[in-house]
Amino acid sequence: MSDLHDEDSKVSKDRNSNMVGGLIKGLRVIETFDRDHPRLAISDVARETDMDRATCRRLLLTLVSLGYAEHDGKFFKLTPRILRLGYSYLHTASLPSIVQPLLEQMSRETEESCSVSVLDGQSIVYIARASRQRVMSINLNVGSRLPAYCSSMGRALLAFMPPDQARKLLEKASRPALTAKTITEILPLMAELAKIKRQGYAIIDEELELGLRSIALPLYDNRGNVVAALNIGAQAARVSVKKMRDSFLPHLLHLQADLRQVYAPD
Amino acid sequence: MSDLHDEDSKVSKDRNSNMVGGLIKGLRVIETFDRDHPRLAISDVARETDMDRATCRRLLLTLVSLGYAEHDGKFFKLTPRILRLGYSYLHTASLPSIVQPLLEQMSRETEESCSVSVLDGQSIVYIARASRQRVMSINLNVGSRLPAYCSSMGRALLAFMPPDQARKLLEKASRPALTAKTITEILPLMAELAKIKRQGYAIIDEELELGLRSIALPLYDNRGNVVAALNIGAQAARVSVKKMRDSFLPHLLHLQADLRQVYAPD
DNA sequence: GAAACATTGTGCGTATATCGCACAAAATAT
DNA sequence: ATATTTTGTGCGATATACGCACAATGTTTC
Repeated sequence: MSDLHDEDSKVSKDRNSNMVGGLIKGLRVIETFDRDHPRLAISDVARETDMDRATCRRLLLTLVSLGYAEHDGKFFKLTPRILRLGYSYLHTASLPSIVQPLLEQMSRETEESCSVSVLDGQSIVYIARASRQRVMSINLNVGSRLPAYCSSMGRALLAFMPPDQARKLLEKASRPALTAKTITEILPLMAELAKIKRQGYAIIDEELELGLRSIALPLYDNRGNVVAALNIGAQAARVSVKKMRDSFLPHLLHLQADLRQVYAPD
Repeated sequence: MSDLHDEDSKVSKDRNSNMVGGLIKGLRVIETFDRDHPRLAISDVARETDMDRATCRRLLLTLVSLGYAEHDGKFFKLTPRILRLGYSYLHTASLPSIVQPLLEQMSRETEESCSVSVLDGQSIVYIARASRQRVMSINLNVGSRLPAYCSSMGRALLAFMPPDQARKLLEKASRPALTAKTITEILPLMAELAKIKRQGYAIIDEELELGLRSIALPLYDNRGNVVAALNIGAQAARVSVKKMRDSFLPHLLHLQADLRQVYAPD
């Protein structure tokens, strides 16, 4: 049930012989572990990945031997060491460590949760976050993913890319109506993106989850490229759309301007 | 310069033929990217990993083809998609999502940064964190690592395992004196662990970084196993050791007791 | 408790995919 | 312009990963 909105998973294509099959399969095994499958037996993995049991066994034993997984005789589960892999990205990307403290400051000032995310396929991925209290049913954190088409940061990122490219991404994604307010059709979405680009920010009003509003805008590097999105989320009962615009938007704009000066990727 | 304190990296051992070499090498390539090496050319990777250039090239191209890395013709860098790998752990482990909101509440009450971590080798790994403002020179976040021997959570975790096991870990780790106060010798460390076990909590007073104090204790599941450590960190100038004991410890004990009731792993 | 079923560990022959060298081409440095 | 490093690629040899099949163990069902 992981709505990750994958792109075309061309796995056995690209037979340029420049692919290492063992790595492809191993990574697939790692991703087989998710919230709904925390502990997996060999045959579970074989079923999920559609690979031979012997192959899966070898891959799993390899992970165990390297310390990325553990095995209690029956089930396999990942160990915290696997965080090294994901965290290599956060360490190599300079943006997360630059924005994290700024995010925490903004979160203190506004008393709401603030986040930064980037696009990966049709999903946004949180790369920094300063949270106040849970306003959503799910618990968001660095590494969490949300669909781009109905999240404020996703909208902001889509709005500031070439429209045909955004349209392609939207068309590829499955776009369930998560609430009654969710915009799901391509044309209204494209119109909304145009509006966002015009006004410079995106507001999501209970489209992602009932009771949740958020406002987002793009972040630029010092060369003018959009590199991420920044947002503030709050409970709809407590914060009106007007307040988001009047009170939160200035904070966002301020941080946006600050970052534009200092951030030079790579 | 990544002080990760690895254990014996038996890579080419375990020739039980139940290992998949391609996966081993691929993961090694991923971990080659770190803060000091955000962008790597093929021959850089070959040099770092001590593998053939052709092999590294195949592995890197595999990662690119799967979307985990990108290539600008010269350099390779990881993409946010790689976060999927690491964060599969956070999603599969139930503890992080349970403690995160509790942590944020405790952080609001104490107005200090609160964290939960687990042991991985001779390092602790942050699996949940609610931060207030930067008190340390480095920016800590979920996935960050610190040496166990001189961090409060590391001490707490070591203290509540069998002493000979803790001793082995300590002996294996390199234990630089990060400040003048750092305890580095085995015997004093073991004595400190015994004291921590007796009193139920660990206090680190500027052993990890000048100006930083922290207090930690172990977290149990409902079967009585130590599953993680919980801490509060603060600036030494602002918070005395006495205040940590008198004012912070009750909060920690309270959360420890709460969690003991509810947490049943797997 | 026995029988039916599912899962695991392992051995093995085969085919293929991975390896690492070596050479040519390109890029970078001197 | 020359020297040096880096990259792309072909290729042949080897070993490696594969997937079947069988035995052993574990789990459900009646």
